[in-house]
Amino acid sequence: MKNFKLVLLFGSLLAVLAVLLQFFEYKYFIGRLDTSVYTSVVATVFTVVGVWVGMNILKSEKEVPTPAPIIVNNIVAPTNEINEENLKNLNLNDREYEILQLIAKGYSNKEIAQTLFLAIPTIKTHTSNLYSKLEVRSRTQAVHRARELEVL
Amino acid sequence: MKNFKLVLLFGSLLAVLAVLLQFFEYKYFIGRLDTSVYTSVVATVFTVVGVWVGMNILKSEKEVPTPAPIIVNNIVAPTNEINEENLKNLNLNDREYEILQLIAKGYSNKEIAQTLFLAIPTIKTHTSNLYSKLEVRSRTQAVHRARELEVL
DNA sequence: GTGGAAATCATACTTTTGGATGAGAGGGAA
DNA sequence: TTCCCTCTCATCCAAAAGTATGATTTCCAC
Repeated sequence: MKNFKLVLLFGSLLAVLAVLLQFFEYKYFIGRLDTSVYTSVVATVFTVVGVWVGMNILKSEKEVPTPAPIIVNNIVAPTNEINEENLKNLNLNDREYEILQLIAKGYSNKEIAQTLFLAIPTIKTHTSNLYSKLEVRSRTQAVHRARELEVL
Repeated sequence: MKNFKLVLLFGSLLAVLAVLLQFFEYKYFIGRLDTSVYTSVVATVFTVVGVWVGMNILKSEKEVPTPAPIIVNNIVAPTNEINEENLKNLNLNDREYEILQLIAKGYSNKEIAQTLFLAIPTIKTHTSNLYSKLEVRSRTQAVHRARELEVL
């Protein structure tokens, strides 16, 4: 249940907002604020929240789209196509593969942790396991090996 | 999209709760229903809009660095070609480029030093300068950047 | 020959990685 | 329910990487 926290986070946030909503409404009826101002505030706040939620939804589960191989005149272009068989044989779990991709993009452990909403020790555990499976001892080696195996 | 449903479910639940809350309040403040419902609708709509916007922001962000495949005579050229112009603009000297290649192969500083018959501090100096020119701060970032620029 | 640029190496320091090990929480199967 | 597996997080330690600064050598141009 890796998303449990995420969902909980969203939920808490929404709950807080609901309370805020009530509060603002209260102020509205006491202080007689301008309706348009009130509406604007609500709309803005919820838009911002929505943007944040939307980005996090996508970020948390963007599975890597396997690019379709480009074939022209029966010639398959080497478009960094993923070798599914090698990838399968590596037996990487979702987290490991996810982290591998971030490593390949030059992310530090700290950045990976922030991106995936995980603690740094967790990242280290995953990277260690990843290195075992790839039979390497460092992130640059991991990237190199992954490219050799055409899984990136 | 397995989490999407979850989040959606949770969101819906909260929305329902919010509505119930509004209704409950209505019992005690007749005439307030109009604004309450209105507010809920506004909040919901703008949250949805926000989510949509957020997801689209990320989606558009993702499709940046896809280099256009080179097509000559209807044959897609292998994209592993080195972009000589970029390489030239980087202004790397021989050592730096040499070291960049070794880094990309997963070599440690020690291994690079042994390979090139240099001292480790020398390697560090070169890598530092290399990072400056590539505008990065680590070897994995350097490799990533170099691939972006097609100089590897 | 002198100035200056480039390459080499050093020293000292901080940050990041990697390795080893254990523990706790949650989900799924018997 | 209980057991097991996966994912998560923690701590401690060692190694590697990165930063900053300066010294030296070489070599080329003036």
